[in-house]
Amino acid sequence: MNTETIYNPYVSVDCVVFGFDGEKLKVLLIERNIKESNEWYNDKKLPGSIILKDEDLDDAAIRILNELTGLKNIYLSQFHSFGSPERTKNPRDILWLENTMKLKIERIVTVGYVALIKINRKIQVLSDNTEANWYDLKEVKKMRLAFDHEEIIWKGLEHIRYKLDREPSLFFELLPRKFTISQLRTLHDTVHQVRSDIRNFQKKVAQMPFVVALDEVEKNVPHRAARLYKFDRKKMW
Amino acid sequence: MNTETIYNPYVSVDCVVFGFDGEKLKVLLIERNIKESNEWYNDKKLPGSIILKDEDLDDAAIRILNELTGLKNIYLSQFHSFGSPERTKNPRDILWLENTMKLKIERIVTVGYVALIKINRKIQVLSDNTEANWYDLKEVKKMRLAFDHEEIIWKGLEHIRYKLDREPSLFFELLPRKFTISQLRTLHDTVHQVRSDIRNFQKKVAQMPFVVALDEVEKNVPHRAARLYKFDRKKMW
DNA sequence: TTATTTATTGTACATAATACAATATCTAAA
DNA sequence: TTTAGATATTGTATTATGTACAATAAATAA
Repeated sequence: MNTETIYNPYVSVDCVVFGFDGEKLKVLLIERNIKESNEWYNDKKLPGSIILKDEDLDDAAIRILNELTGLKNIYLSQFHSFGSPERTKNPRDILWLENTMKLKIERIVTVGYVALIKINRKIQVLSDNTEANWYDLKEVKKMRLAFDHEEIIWKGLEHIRYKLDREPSLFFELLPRKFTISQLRTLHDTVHQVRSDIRNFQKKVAQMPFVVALDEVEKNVPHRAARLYKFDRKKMW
Repeated sequence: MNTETIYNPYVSVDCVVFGFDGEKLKVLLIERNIKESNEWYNDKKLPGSIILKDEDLDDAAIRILNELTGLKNIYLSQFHSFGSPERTKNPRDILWLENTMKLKIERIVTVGYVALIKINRKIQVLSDNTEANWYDLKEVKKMRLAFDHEEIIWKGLEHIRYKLDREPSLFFELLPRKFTISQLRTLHDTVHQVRSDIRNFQKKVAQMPFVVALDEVEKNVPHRAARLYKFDRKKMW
């Protein structure tokens, strides 16, 4: 089947996948290799691609993220669309698109999605021979990403700040299954760009019935071990 | 110039324009007349259209809203994109699109925008011989709108609730230039679906330096006239 | 044994949110 | 002119929430 008959090359989705390594927020980027006048050039891009001719946006985001990372069953939500006529005008990006898609490309409007996942989830490329890696948001600032993907990341970050503000239970998507209150606090403070008071934070957590203490503590720490907690969705407000 | 060379028929914008009549929130809809097997059929749609080949999304929303309503300089913000393959499959909608646009139409992904305006602003159609009118949100529930425009309206409503929650100064986009505290309270209560206490509400407003009392009261009311206020953007927090 | 590191916990104070009703001012009708 | 009806205007007491602040406990490493 010809690619032109199944793809809609005017619309794409891009997924901003956030993870938390215990200290910082990270974003999942796909390595991109381009041969430019006989030199190999490496840069990074968001997991994303053009949609199929008869595919809903949400479905496309789920499918494409799965194809590029192997990830399944994750919290994905649309946050903004990007359609600047300039966004698909960089010659390097056009070259890469036409080589990869085997399609003539004009301006592409892309729909941005965010995902929050546990950073230790296994990432495996399925449909492509590319590679995905986690990058600090600080590193991202210094990179030159494909298309307008840097802008998309900042807008996605703004969106998860809003979502995590309204639905604090989403924090647990980013934490390991068993976590300490310190980890939760570091994550909270990172996301909201504050330095909260330890005692007041503990007090607040104590009021959340869905954060339940386990009969277990951290291991292999060179100091007093902290108690571990889990998130119990059934005890949500 | 052929329409195919200037339009991008795969992407559109739709504007959900809200107004407040003193009692209820209203939405601005365009009258649509379709001739179907020799019978004229009338229904309503959102102000919106396909974008130009080389036009940014925000620019398209501003241009199209202006063309269809004459409105200029209004607060417009993107809230969600809609791309269900079913959304452009109703034969009546396809007929109308192809007659209006003189283009073959496949699935269109539309980007939703919201606007908040003073309901007494003059609406005048520029590029088209259609008509725009205000409708109660309750009426909308009973109508059969074009495409998925009803879904877009509800999602837009959800979005302005969020925006008005975070940026209360946006309330003044919906109120007349001179307003009473009662009007502000009715609007607030309508948007947030609550019944606030009059005294506590007055107290809150009194703490807002940008709501300034005028030396003037309502006229032609069959009871004690309320003081008028204005919004002073320079005194914003 | 001591130094070091992080965990854990409570109280006092300030601020914000809420509950609640009597009086004032205007119009319209008697 | 009086009265009824309608909406406007205003304050206080109580409760809930947020904030500031430091001493002790438990573990490891030297």
